[in-house]
Amino acid sequence: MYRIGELADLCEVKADTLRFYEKHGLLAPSSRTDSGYRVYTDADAARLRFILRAKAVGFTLSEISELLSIDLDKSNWACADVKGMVDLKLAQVQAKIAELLHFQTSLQSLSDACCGGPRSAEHCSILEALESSTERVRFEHDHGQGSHSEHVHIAATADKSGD
Amino acid sequence: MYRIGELADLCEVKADTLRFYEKHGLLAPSSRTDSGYRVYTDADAARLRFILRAKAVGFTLSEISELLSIDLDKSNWACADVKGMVDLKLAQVQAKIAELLHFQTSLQSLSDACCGGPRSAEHCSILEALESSTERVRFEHDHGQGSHSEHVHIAATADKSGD
DNA sequence: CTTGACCTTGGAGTAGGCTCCAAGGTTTAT
DNA sequence: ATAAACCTTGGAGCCTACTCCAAGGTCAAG
Repeated sequence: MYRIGELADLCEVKADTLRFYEKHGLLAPSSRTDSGYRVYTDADAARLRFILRAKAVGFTLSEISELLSIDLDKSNWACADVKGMVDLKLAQVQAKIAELLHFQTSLQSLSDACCGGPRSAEHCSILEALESSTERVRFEHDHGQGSHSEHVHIAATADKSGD
Repeated sequence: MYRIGELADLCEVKADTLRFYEKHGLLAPSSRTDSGYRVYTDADAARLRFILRAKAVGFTLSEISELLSIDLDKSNWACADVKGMVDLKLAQVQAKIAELLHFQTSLQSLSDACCGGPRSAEHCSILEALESSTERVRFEHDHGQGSHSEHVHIAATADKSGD
């Protein structure tokens, strides 16, 4: 039996977070003391750990809600249902990774194209690229032999494929 | 000269978005008609494109705000400043990618461990992993070689370093 | 002169996940 | 007995980037 602060410490979350989870139907204490203090059991603690593990693999709280209710009613669900949720989340995560890799590539190009020196940014190739990515990036400090085609292209397409 | 809807169409955003940018100091129309309609010039359109390109590499609107003010006052900034912003963003993006790769790995393990069949989820290895993949998973990264097929470890990275 | 497409404003709502606050009640240690 | 440390509640605030709404004004075509 734990009071809210004890369970919070145990699982390294804040008491506020447990109240928040309760408000959102994820985790309610099994009982209360006469004075109204929340009392959590080991089963409650196990449920909290379920929540935290699901968070640790990327599920949102509402998805975790769903997982919890499946978990409490396993016999009415198939493995396929559960795996479906995991695979869907996996696809979402991969889509997000792809987007960020795109960012990474563009940012790396910008960074590489910039001298990074202490001189005025008046000819900064990063700013020039942002001003008009189709325009050539000029290098005032260009000593580059064979430094060909220093264009930084920014794929400026807001490609928000369906959510 | 464009009215708000024209500029919006031109740049594939919504008129609401342009009003939102205005409210937040990113892009104001150069003038208004007598009746109060916003009138955007080509320079305004260029500024909008700057914003969209910066968004396309992952900058937030407040960072874009900063970039825009640097862009208008280039001589008082150094390349190093601009590059610093890019490199910081790059680091943030990479940190996020790392987190998502963790998610991906865990989700893939979960998915692989599950039969995905139509039978009851009563022995679903995904649910079992979430219920108790851990009496020892806490903040432990996957440095094992023993990737046994039946036990799925969830690397619980509550690893919110440096925000 | 009416219709319809466009524009104006302020403000509310969405998602996601907390985090903090005030004003008070309870428990525990000294 | 009293102070410290805990607990209660409801509700506000934060962050990001929009998105939508209502009630009304403007403009071009027929």
